[in-house]
Amino acid sequence: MSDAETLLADAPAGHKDELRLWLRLLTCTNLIEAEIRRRLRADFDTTLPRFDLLAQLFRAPDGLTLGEVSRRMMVSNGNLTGLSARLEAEGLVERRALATDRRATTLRLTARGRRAFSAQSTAHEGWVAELLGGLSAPERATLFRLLARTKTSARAATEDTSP
Amino acid sequence: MSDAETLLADAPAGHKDELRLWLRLLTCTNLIEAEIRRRLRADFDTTLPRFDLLAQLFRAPDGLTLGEVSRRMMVSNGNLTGLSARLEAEGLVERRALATDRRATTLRLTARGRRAFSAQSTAHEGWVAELLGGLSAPERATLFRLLARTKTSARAATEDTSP
DNA sequence: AGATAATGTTTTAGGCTTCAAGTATTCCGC
DNA sequence: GCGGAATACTTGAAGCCTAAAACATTATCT
Repeated sequence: MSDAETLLADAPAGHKDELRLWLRLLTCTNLIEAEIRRRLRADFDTTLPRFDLLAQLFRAPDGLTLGEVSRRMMVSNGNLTGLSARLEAEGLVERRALATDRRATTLRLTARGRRAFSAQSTAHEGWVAELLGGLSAPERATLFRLLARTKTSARAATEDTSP
Repeated sequence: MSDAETLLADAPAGHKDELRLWLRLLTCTNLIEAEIRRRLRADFDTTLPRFDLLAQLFRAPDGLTLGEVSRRMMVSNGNLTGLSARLEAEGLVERRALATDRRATTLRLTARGRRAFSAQSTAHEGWVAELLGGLSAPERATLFRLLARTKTSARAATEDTSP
């Protein structure tokens, strides 16, 4: 969340180019994400993690186990324990023991949870369209493609040692 | 930090394009940021917020007030109270009362803080170059330019009501 | 000078996040 | 079917983060 360009003056070797690109990528994402968080709080009194969890469950009418959600959201198990407990307390999510495996718990949206997410999701999509509205369709297409290349590059560098 | 593509199936209206772009932007950034956090912890036993604060102070030999750092890092005041306290406890940062304004505190790197940041900064720059190494120089240039457009677009949508 | 406003920081309450350790249950090899 | 390994989740400690209230100091207005 740091201000971009800050590290540039200190860059020692010859990779300023990549550093500048990374800082701008970070700035863009943080800018948009902060605004989305702000609006989620202002308009729906909720948070991005809550919204993300509802999104996962919305697509799984039969529910998901905590572990499954944890993998899909790429967050730790312990994190989901608290998050789902809060959402259950708010009446948006229901926890039920899994009959076939008594270790596991399934999470499922309540009717109220479905209604809440539908409203939030519609607004969210509009916000994103608004925030990216300054780009033309061709610009968006090029950016999308280059980000795919970026993703591939980062994954390759990340999984170098662990296939 | 949620898995991308998840929200797409639920997208109600006609802005799937922008949503897809946003989710990919988010995925890319999170992927790279997570790897940087992982390496900061593994190689230097530190965190990104600590690193960011050191970076700010490295460029300001005369020190900065908490408020100044807070603005540059785009982070709340209260946050910096704790962060700077931890770094002071580790001996990397020094707090000193400001003579001309007894409300304010200036933060400054210690010699040890400067050494620590230098090492971290060099490594950090290498990591970023490695993670973005899959892109050619022209690709990086185009991406950089499109992200500038994205930043402008997002800022325009953010500051609509508050000039 | 005295009241009031503005500024700089800390505190408080709460949420998000991870890692590591602990508990419960299931699976697997024998 | 029994014992050990693997799996699913929870708990606990610690850090990061915010918003709002409290506190201290400085600036301003009259």
